[in-house]
Amino acid sequence: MVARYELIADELRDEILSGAHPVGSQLPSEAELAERHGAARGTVRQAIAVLAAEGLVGSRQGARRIVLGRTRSQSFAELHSFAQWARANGYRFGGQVVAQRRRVSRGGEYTRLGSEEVLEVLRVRTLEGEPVLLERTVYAEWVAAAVERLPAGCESVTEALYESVGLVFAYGEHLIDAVPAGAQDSRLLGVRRGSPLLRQRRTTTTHEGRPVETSDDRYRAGSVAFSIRNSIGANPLVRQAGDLRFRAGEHMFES
Amino acid sequence: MVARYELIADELRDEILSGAHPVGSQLPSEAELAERHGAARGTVRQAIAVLAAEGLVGSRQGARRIVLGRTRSQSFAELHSFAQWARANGYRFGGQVVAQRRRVSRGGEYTRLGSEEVLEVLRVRTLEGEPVLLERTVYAEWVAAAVERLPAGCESVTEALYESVGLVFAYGEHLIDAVPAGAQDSRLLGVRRGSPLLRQRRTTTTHEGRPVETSDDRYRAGSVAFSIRNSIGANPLVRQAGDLRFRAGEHMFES
DNA sequence: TAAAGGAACTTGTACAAACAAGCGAGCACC
DNA sequence: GGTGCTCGCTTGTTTGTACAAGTTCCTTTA
Repeated sequence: MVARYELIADELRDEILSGAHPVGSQLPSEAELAERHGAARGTVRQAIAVLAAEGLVGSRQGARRIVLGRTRSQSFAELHSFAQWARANGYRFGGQVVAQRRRVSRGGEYTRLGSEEVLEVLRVRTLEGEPVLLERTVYAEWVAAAVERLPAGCESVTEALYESVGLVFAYGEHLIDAVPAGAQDSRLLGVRRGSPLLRQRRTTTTHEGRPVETSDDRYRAGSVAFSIRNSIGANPLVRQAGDLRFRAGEHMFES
Repeated sequence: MVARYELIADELRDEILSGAHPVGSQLPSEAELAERHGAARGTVRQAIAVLAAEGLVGSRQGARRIVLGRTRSQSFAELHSFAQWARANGYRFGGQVVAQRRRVSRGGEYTRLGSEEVLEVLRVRTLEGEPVLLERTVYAEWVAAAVERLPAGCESVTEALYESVGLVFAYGEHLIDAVPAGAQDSRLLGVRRGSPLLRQRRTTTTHEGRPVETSDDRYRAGSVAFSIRNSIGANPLVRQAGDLRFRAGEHMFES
């Protein structure tokens, strides 16, 4: 059963994306939309809230809503899953586990994951045949067994874990910065030592807030960029000073 | 006049941040909160929606809401304004215009800003006395005059433009990646050539969708990181391949 | 003992109504 | 001509009600 406001949101989004409501133009008023769809004003407002969260429309009290753009920002699933993102954009991609071992948690891992024993996995991801991403992931003990059962060349860890144990990654926290490539980075990604890498450190939890994994992902410069669309009122982004949360130079596999 | 749901949201947020509702614990039900605050359930739902957008709480239909975290993601204003972010976090900061000139727009600038003539400004921002950020900003013609009137050492451009011409930066689009420092970058930021910089390219518009500026900001590695919190359903982030929108190597002031 | 069923609770969706607050255009006045 | 004002429109906030859908836990049943 799809909610009514979602249907209305879909229809409005299509109209915007198709150009029926050009960028900069005014959207019909809530009352007009409500009448057209035979719905209450509150329902229409809910539909429009969806589009506003996507950054498609903006509004000010008293004035008609305005179309802001036609490029829709995508879902959290795509942010989290390299495979889903690559597939959605039609890229050839792959992945390979380079190293995998269990060990006791150290540093801030116990605080973040809540388990004494953890599973650490080192994966290289390729895009169009080129290695572009190095993932250093640490899994909490309760998912370790499921991760170990995955094949080394598993394309999408996110999807595989959903299918095998019904695990859904629901919430995430991300820190994005730039770092010079270390010895292992340069070897596995095929770049010079010290060349720039885009680093994304994340901690993911389930719906219930149960920590699943914490990861240090490094992208080759130029291969990918993070894109953010936001507006006043709907904005999950903040700049943070230096390394408040992760210790500088704390590498997971170096030793 | 502050809306009621905002007051309730503030109170709930305080309770979470103060530890009255620890991470992982259940929030009171909507009905309970409604009764406690003497408000309708819909109003309480609005308040909770604010916290959900901030990533503080998560919810599933049928089950009680759960506290996900205690670090609140900040406002868009802070993402946009270096000064506001630095001040809110108690850092000493400064800024200095290095170069400023009018020229005709080139490359994708005309498409993004919609004006033939533009004003380009090169600013260095310091944090705790150290240069950490190099801003290469291009303003649309209609704000150029107001920007030129600002003092060279203006601390907060965002605030100054609001006070002088009532300009409010409302919406933004951001691309974040890593690049090696060029000759000018290394000279002004005091780093070695080729060392990693965190680059944020953005285009900002007003409420009405009118483009104000497009900018290429480069942060010294280790000085700042971007932090993102998100949950399924409320997520403005997407990965993008290479340089789909901005041409690689298109520097504004090199020459 | 384990599975099935159901009842109470909780969140999600939808509708209707009313007032507040801000915007924009047209009008009257100076 | 331009200034200020009013009026209608539009979005923002709040309340109340009703039902749908999912969760949790206890009870019943095989």
